[in-house]
Amino acid sequence: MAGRPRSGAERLTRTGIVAAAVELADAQDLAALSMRSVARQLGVMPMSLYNHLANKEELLDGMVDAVFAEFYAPAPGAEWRHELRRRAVTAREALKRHPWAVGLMDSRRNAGYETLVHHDAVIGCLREAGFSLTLTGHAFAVLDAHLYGFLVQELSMPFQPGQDLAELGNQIVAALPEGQLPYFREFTLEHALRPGYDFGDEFEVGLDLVLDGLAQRLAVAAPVVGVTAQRHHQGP
Amino acid sequence: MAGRPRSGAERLTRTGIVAAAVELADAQDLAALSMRSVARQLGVMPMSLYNHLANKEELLDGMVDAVFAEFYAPAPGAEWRHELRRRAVTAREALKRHPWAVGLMDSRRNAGYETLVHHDAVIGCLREAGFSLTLTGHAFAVLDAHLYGFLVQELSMPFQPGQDLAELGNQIVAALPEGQLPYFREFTLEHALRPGYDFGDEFEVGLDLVLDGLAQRLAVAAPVVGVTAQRHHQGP
DNA sequence: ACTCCTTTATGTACAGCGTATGTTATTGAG
DNA sequence: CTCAATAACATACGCTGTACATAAAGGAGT
Repeated sequence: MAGRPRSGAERLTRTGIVAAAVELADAQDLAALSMRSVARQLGVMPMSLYNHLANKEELLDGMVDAVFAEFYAPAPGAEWRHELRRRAVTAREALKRHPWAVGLMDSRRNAGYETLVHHDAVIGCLREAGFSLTLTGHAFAVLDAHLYGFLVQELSMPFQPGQDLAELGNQIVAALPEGQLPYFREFTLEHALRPGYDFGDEFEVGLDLVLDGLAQRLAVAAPVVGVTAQRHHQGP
Repeated sequence: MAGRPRSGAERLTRTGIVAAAVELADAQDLAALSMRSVARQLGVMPMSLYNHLANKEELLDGMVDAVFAEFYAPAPGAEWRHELRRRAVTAREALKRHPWAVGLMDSRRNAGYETLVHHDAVIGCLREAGFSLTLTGHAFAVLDAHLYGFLVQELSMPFQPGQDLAELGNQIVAALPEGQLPYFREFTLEHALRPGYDFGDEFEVGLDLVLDGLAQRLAVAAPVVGVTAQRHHQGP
């Protein structure tokens, strides 16, 4: 009395399974994602998934790859700074839509195809803008570090989506040990918890700092003709 | 026939449990860390742990806090650039000793005490060096983003500890689709897989880029007396 | 149209997980 | 010396990933 391949419904596919898993992890969280819950969502018995995926790790790999596909891919040949800025901003948005993805990345050892395609576009954009291989390596590392690392911080913030900021601030400060952590206390009370402050704004500030640094190093390595040479305190 | 409190052995403590969990996660990985495996390591029944921890989440919180305690805490008042550089380098070393920690951070919503103490030291170092609250916020965000984000990249690299680099390169390139990803291919073959290249070296390159950017913004905001004012293309 | 092979979905089963709940032995304070 | 509090143990439940066996649908070749 075992199974026929999906009576009325369309057949199971690998991409369909991954999409359902992404949806499920978005709606709840990564802890709620099990082979069984994905199967339930698809109206299928758990073991049916294993016809399309070797194991759960492969499902997680596919989910990360699907997120990379949502990043804006910079166009090689276009103005590098604008392209990479837009890429970083859209990538952050995608990673906020899928908050489980960053935590998955560092445990995934095999990059998927969409991931490689995206990396190719980033590298291509840098190379066509005149970045040497060495400087491309620097840029790639520092840009992605800022992207992923900012999200690690952002996601670990103790904010619930609709929480009152002032009330949260009182809770936090009340929990601090009396008379200790003076700098942390000042920074939190006088700055971070003030109405106008939004930690998310720090992303683009830091991004511009990184882009400035790369522009400076590019200028030193490959000065544009017609622009007066600048003196800088550090070579490539 | 139920339990007496540890006949000969010393009693269970919260810090002892956390230490055992850290040891276990280091030796194997986070997937191997279960309440049962920690209890086994301590020669205790699983449920005994719950006398000292509310649940597994609290154990994970404690583990992250224990890792923060290993970072070098910068000294407020000392030369900021040196202090924060040393702090970043030691933090990276600690996070490489405990590769599971970065992946845990973004899901931990409650910072532990050691974590707050460390943040206090970082903020204090910046403030005493003349950073405004605003600039301290920028510096804090961009420095930690680089730290955590670099490790996300570093840990997701497909290297086994003692693997032959050339052989790995052949595998990787062989797996690439023919005639596609030209930029990625060139970058990998002509640069990243070359004998002299070590991705880990990119950490300090990026760190210095970030520190340069912060130094520039500090100089603009609070110029040091006796040094000729510099012209820069961006304000604070 | 009939066969036969491949593919895909199902069903059952197992060891391991986090932890609710209840019980008992030890400890420290009065 | 007593007694409440604490810490360790024991059992049990519903969940997990997935090994393994079975059955039904689809396609190819005749």
